[in-house]
Amino acid sequence: MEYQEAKDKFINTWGSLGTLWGINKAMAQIQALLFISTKPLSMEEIMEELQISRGNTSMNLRQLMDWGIVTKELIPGERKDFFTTEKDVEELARIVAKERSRREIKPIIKVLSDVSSIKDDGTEKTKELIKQTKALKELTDNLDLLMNKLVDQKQNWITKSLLKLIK
Amino acid sequence: MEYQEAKDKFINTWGSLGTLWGINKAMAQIQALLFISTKPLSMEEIMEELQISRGNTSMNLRQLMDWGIVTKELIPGERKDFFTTEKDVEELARIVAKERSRREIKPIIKVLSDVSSIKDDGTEKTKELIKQTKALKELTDNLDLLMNKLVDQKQNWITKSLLKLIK
DNA sequence: ATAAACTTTCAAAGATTATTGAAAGTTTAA
DNA sequence: TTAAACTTTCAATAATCTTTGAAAGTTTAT
Repeated sequence: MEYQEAKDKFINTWGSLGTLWGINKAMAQIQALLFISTKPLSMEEIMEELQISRGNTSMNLRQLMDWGIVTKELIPGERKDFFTTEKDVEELARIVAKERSRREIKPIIKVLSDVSSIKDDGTEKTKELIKQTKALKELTDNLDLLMNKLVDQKQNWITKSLLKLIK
Repeated sequence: MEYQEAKDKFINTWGSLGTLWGINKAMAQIQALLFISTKPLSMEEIMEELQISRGNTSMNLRQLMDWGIVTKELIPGERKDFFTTEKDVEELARIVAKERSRREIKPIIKVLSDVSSIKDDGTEKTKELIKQTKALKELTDNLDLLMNKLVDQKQNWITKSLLKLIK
């Protein structure tokens, strides 16, 4: 496999993976492109490489910046904006984990907490709803806590965590 | 909040959560409904409760069964099929984790492995592609391993894992 | 202050994904 | 074997999500 083929395969796979996880294709592909680029890229270059429109590129770069995954780079003497992504995979994983926790997991915990604390009217179905949503709340709470503990170990968090679990 | 409102809120939230994670709404809602039901439900009852068509219900029940989350229950004397979902949240989480690993993570690792092992032609861009995809492969490999180790601890795996990590 | 260079916005169009419903298929009881 | 009860399939339709591109907005150099 040659460079161009490998690059395309990586960008496309990353794009489909994104789709599978509820992240749109263009957004995932832009991130993939920046991730393997040796230098910051301009909007023009991203559009050209991925064959996507200016509007699409602009919107998705904004989203990536909102996630804290992509940053604007100011290049001296250049008029246009240049973009880079976090290059360290562990740091990238940490950002994604923290953001998903904040945006998606926390709100779910809130709903589960509300639903599981309704008044017990003594009927079987109410008891079941309370019991099951309470169990789900506890599971979600603990998984969220676990995930945050994992990524808070900072350097080499994955290796460290694996070692602790093997014992 | 009364029973009906809490139930609807739970089913709807679960549905939107599913959408956000690339799982279709009906599928997530059927699972949610079964999860808080006190008894196995027939297709008729599911259609009625969620206001969805027969075809939709059938297809999504099939998918849930493929995932190993829902099972057919044969009720003596009844002609139709009845359905239940795994009621234990830890077991449910274990099934989901294992299936996602097998269906989604493993194939990604394969692509990353292929892309990262292309011939190094000495150019900077090739070196970067190899370096970054290799790092990503290692991260993904380790996260997958970590996740599998977590869920393989069987009983009370979350609590156990938390304890190990606190030390 | 002007205009060129560049970015953002957003309504319309396009693409993708989910849903319906009726026909075909299957199972069971008699 | 028949037919009623039930489930699955799938082409058509509907709903949703993504992308485009041109106009509006912003920034910077002169």
